Amino acid sequence: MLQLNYIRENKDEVLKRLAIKNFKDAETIINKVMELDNARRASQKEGDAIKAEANAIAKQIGELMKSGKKEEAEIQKAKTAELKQKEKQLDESLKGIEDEIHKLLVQVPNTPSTKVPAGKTPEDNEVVFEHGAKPTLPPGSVPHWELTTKYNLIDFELGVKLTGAGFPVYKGKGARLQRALINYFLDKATSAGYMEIQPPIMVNEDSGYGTGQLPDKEGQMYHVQIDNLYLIPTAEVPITNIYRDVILKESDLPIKNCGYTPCFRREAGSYGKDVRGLNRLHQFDKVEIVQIAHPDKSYETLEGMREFVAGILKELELPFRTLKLCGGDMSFASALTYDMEVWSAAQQRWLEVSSVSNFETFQTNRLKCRFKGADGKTQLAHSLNGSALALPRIVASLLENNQTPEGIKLPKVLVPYAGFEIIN
RNA sequence: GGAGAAGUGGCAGAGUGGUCGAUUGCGGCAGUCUUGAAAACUGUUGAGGGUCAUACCUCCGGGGGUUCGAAUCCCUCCUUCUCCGCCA
Repeated sequence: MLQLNYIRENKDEVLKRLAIKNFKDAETIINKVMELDNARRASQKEGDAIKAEANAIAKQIGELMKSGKKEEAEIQKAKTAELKQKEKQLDESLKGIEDEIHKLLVQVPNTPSTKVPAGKTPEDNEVVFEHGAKPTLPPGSVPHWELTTKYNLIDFELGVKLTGAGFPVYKGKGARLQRALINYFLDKATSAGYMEIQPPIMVNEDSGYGTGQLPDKEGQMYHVQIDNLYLIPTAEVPITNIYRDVILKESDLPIKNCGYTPCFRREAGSYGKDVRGLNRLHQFDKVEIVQIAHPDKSYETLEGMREFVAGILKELELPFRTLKLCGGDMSFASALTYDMEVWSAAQQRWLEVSSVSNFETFQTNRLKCRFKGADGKTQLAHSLNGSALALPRIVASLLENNQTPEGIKLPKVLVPYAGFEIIN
């Protein structure tokens, strides 16, 4: 959520930036917000004045009662009836205005950073880095959903029986590979200074709200209605919410956390080849990295996170590229996002395996995650996160890219974790 | 799940209807002293709104109510603790 004061003071700049995100109703909404904000402040002033008067009278009554002047106290009491009524009215109208502002404000996406390229569709994303050669597969090579069956690694049909589509069952070396990847990713992150967190995988409404899944994206999460809890779509939600309503010390920054969790996504409305095999699932595993950074350092931090993820992909010997997302393809909350895509050799397409973003103060404003600076003032910190990494598409490309007539060869770095070199 | 008790500032802990945004201690910060540190002493130290700046307003687990006035009384929800039950 954008900061009201920031919008008020930088309205033109905000509108200009929102245009890069192709946010259509920006001007209408922002103007309305500013109008309401003026009303809010006027209403607040008026209400405060009445409350001040009522407080003063109450104080007088107290003094009169103490000195035994009951009759005078009664006279004063009579005066408060009208004030009380007005006070109630103004409180209600103020609350109404604030709710309305809030309702509008949550519809406004984050302003993109100045580094974000203009553009509307994924084709307008900027390739900033590319690494590794696309392998030429031996004849007879097949996509991962055939390999998983051939080597009995993942049973999609069994998942349907147990739960439904998009809930695969990993078996044997397939299961072991999951465990290997999770441990490998966590080891990489912890040795890069991220503290490992094992959070709950269900969160309450406040947390869903804090990271922006609620109120608008409610339908994308599984909701346990009897207890009003949500299954997390990513570890970002519980981990970032650790810092909700927290005032940090400047010396605490940057905070670096990582965590492995299963992730649950309803993904209503997707179809076709995009969802085949491991390409898109309702439940999948992911290691997430989260940082809370000083506003002056957050873009440095973002680059560091991008490098970190790239380092993992290099070790996994997967061809990948890094995209800087254009305004139109960025997520609602992000100020700058890099997507990392690995080459899926059998599908002949790029698969997104990581998304690394700086949210600046967009999340922390909602979260009220602040720090006390050297000047003693509290200000909002910046929040960032990235996948490091999501497993399914990594598995898909590992299987596809490394298939040989003898079997699927694991990259060296995974062998100690998996306990085997080849799947055959 | 049943019965009881409790939730106050970073922490501990007073406050049970009036000038309390809150005594005090610890911690933090600044200063004095010291070559430096520690100790001791002095001062300072919650958040949000509002204002050019003051003033002023709101917040004592969340929400609602009673009252001229609520940290204090009532209702409700949440959380924690104790006992019982169940249990990986």
